Order: sequence, then structure tokens, then C-alpha cells
Amino acid sequence: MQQLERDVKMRLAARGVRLTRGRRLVLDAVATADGPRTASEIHGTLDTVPLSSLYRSLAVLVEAGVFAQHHGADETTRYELAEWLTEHHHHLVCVSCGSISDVTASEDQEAVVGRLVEAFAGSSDFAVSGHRFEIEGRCASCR
Amino acid sequence: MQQLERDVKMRLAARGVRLTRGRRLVLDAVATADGPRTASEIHGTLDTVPLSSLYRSLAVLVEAGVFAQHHGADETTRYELAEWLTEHHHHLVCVSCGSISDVTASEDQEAVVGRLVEAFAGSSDFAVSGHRFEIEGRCASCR
DNA sequence: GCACGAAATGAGAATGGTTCCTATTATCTC
DNA sequence: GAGATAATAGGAACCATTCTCATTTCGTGC
Repeated sequence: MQQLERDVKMRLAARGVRLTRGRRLVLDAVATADGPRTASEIHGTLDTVPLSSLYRSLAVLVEAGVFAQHHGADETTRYELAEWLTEHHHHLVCVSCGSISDVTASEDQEAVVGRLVEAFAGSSDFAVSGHRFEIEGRCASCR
Repeated sequence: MQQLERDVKMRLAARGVRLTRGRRLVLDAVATADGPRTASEIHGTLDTVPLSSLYRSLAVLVEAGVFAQHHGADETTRYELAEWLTEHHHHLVCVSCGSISDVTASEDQEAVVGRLVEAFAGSSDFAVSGHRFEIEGRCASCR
């Protein structure tokens, strides 16, 4: 966690943004989760941070590229660490309860994914910057 | 378009739901689009259908499995024809303007995707029901 | 063709996640 | 430690979406 905070602080500093107490709390809450979290989930674990500040912190951290935003099965936005701070991964999305958990592909699998992405985008005039692979179904507790 | 309306009408009838004028208009608007559309985009092309009715029709058609809901880059919900009414396809999502367009994979490519899905879900206790592959980048008009 | 009951509609109010506003407080620089 | 700037707290505002309920339309049996 130390290393993470240092990396983030540096990145924020490069943009003239501070890593304050509130932002550090939000960062830790998201970093220790095992999948993308909604604002209210985060707020639930952080009762010292008011909602308005939480949303502002989330926006700042997304803006700075520390968090990635994710719009999943339900209509609420979820936040997770950007990929330069974690491993590249994909998602198992539960169509019943909306929860999302992470899966990491092997190097070989990821190479296959990369080739597919190239093939799909190749035909259109589209500048690829990333991809998301989401697997839908029912999680262990909903099936 | 005739065949589509017939298919949908049959599916709705099987659930005791009518294909009314308003629903037919919504169906056509979504069916003729080249990618998922938001409620307000649809409303824009259908000024005889009030928003509340539009949302109700969308809900009915999603419920009946005629439309698929999609939560993309922005936080508004998008709707498109369910896959049994179209080809299975994937999405090119523009991170700049939020527009989404469809790409269809070849049979071989899709087989590769299927194997990846199995591999990713295999390790967890997760009952797969589908997958989505989203490619992010900048569309022709935003790059 | 007509009447009845069920389903669908329209209009506006209500809801809930998210953003904006403003005064106050914390932080950095000198 | 003072001044300037950034960040916070709290609440109001916003907007996509959902709900409510009175009215209308549709399909069925007569």
C-alpha cells in the first residue's frame, strides 16, 4: 500500500494536485476491494467522508488517471484502480446481483485477446486505446 | 422489417403482451439504428411518444427479451435489439463522444472468444450466460 | 357491432445517483 | 507565521429514470 500511495502521490503532484487525507482514504478503499466499487459502497466504508467530497475525490482521481470508471450491469458507476496500478484483468459480472469480480488472464490468453481486438477494430477507422472483456452470468451466491 | 415485427409480436404474445403502436415505433427506431441508442436519442426521433411511455415500452421490451440493455462509457442506458434478432456482435466504444458501433466477428474469431470465456470463468464458481467484448478508442470523427 | 375487463398510455410527481455552489478550512510557499 | 491557493463540507440543484393514477385503447365474448 505504501508503494501505491507513493506512485499516486507522484502522479497527482505532476498535475499540481494534492494527495490529501480524504483522497488517501478513498484510494485505499478502492485499492483494497477485489473488484470495481460504487460510490455508495465506498461511502459505506468511509463514514468520515461526506458524499459530495467522495464524488469530488473520485472525479479528481479519475481525471488524473488513477481510477478507471466502469459502467456495469446496473446503472451506477463503479470505480477501480487504473491498470498501470494493477494487473490488466477482465470481469465476471453477475446479472442477478450486479456484483463484479476480477479475473486475470494468462499471458498467452491475453495475447489471443490482443489479436482479436486488432482484428475487430482493423476494419473500421478506429484508434484502439484499450479493451474490456466482460463475462456475464450468475455468481456463486446467486446461482 | 416485416419479419422482425412478426417475430417480436409472436414473442410478446407468448407472454400476453401486445405489440402496440407506441411499442412498434420504439422497436423500429432501435432496429434501424447501427448501434445501441439512449432513451433520449430514441425520444428525439419519436416526438409522438412521451418519455414516460418510451421508458415503459423499453422496459417491457427488455423484460420480454426483445431488447438488450447496455451501460456504456457515459452513465445513460442504451438499448439495442437482443441477439436472437440480430447477429451476435461486439462494440467499438468511443471514449471521447460515447458513441457505440457494432462489429461482427467471423465464426473462427467467435470460437476463440468462446474458448477464452470458458477459460476465464472456469476457475471461479460462475455460471456463464453470455459475454461482451468492448473495444475502446476514438471513433473516426473524434480522432 | 357492442360492452366489458384487462392492458396500455399520458402527464406529471417522485426518486436516487451525481454534480454544483458557497462559505469555511487545510495546505503549501515564502 | 501570513498570504495565496487548493480542498472540504453541507446542502441545493440536476437529470435520467421510475412511479402513480386517471384516461384510453384493445381483444374477447355476446
